[in-house]
Amino acid sequence: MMDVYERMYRRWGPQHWWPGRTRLEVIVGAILTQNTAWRNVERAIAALHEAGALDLEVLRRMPSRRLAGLIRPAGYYNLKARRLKSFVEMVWKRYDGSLRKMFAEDTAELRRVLLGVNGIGEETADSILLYAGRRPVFVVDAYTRRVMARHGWVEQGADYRRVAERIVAEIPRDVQLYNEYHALLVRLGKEHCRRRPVCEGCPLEDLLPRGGGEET
DNA sequence: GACCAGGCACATC
DNA sequence: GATGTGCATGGT
Repeated sequence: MMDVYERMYRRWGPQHWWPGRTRLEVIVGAILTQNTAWRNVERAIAALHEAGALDLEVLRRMPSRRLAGLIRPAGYYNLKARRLKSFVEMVWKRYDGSLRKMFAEDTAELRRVLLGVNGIGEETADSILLYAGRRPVFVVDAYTRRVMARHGWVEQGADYRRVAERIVAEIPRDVQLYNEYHALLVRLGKEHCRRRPVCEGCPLEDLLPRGGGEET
């Protein structure tokens, strides 16, 4: 899998993912970007920033209705307002309102806790662990799954854990590498591996389907 | 207009 | 355990 990474990196270079100013901003972004274009998330985060709401205490006190209004551009705003609230409440109750305490937690235990928050699933939990917590946890998303399955590197319909394990088994356990690799896979997905693949010019073009790949 | 985007919870079988 | 559905905005 390192050859795949190197091809993408040579083509596109660093993706500078999650330029969040603070850990909280990264976490908020991870929740807001669920099934949503990042451009829209940026607008929502700008609105939160403008309102001085990128703060646990402020978020906790803010009425859901108002929070939903601020994050409106990110879509599913009522749902996501609830999810942000759920996360903040968890930090309040379990970690005394302190992200520093939360991130002092053991990685496996923190993952378990995050998954217990309504609205945080595997990808969001792992994004928080990797991009906000700088833990060596590989993030799998829809693009990653598609790329892996289409090239026959995992079986069709492989679940989250299986895809993640397949990748980390073959690359160095390194936070910066995990960060960049995930971002590059998303870039690859956007440009070449949509439902209708655009294989021309793909950096992986010459190691394409040797059978077992998805029918197109 | 259709289709898509850095998912997730919940209902139903 | 697999599959279907609601959630919503903004870009192409």
